[in-house]
Amino acid sequence: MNVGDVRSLLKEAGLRITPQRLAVLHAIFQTRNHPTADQVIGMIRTQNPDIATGTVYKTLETLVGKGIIKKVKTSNEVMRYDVVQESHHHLYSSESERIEDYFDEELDEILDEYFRKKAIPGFQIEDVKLQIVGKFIHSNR
Amino acid sequence: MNVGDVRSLLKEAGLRITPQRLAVLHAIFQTRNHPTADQVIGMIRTQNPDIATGTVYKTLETLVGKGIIKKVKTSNEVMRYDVVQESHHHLYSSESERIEDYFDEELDEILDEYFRKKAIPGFQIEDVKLQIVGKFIHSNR
DNA sequence: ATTGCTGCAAACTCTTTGCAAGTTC
DNA sequence: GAACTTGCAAAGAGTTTGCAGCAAT
Repeated sequence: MNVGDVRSLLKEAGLRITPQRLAVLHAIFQTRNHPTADQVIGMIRTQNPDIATGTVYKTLETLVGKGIIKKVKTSNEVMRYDVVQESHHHLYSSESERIEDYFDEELDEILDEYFRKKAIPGFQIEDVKLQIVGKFIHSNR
Repeated sequence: MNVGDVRSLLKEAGLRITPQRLAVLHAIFQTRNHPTADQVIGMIRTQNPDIATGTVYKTLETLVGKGIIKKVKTSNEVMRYDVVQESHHHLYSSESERIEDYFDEELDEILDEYFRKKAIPGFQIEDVKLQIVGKFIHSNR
């Protein structure tokens, strides 16, 4: 993600382009590591030592509100942020053969973060998919 | 879970039996609602108004340390606590037909909590299982 | 009697907020 | 110049900690 793309992201979201917002976006796109707010602040301050923590929190919240980034957090942790990404799971009917795709980026982030931290001994994860079993409530007749 | 069981739990964990610990355990076993520390404190105070918040936090931490309860937390939320419970998922080899069971209570709690908060429109969840695809690292020869 | 546990209050971490001053459009 | 954004510092929520006194073994 280059500078132009980042500017477009802001423009398309109807947000003003400020050095602080560019810095926050760059920091998040630069890492594939689900940074915490503190890590984002740390990264930005290597270039721009005067950014205020409150500004970063406000910016992150603004970006989450526009759907540009997502919040993720698991047990015992502080908030983490990352760009949205695709993937899908499956809904299985317990009453019929019906199967539907299920997209849920927030869930994907949680799973990704979870397994990033907690490896399975003797196993190297390549992909995680959910089978969600239950009833389709309407139009199942 | 009755009083005797709760006392045994503490005894087996090598913990002293105190009214505060009994109260915390009863509160958690009483609810199937993944209570927050604050909710636990509230429940206990209906019977025992003088328990200190610090004591409840310490007790919860002690019980987590002994594996009697688990911490769960998702995006944007405070800690929640619940008793441990069983369930299992599957590890699929991407190289062979090997399949193994995978038990992970912490993960189950996260999923449970997640779908408790975020319903899937038009779908009533009965069960959630993970298919984790990857490579078994050793003894696959 | 010894060791562990509780109550209390202070401290800590992470995050949010209010508002004047500064920036972007 | 109008509207939005930042910096700052204070406050807020949730949680942890230190320690003297108390309770369980």
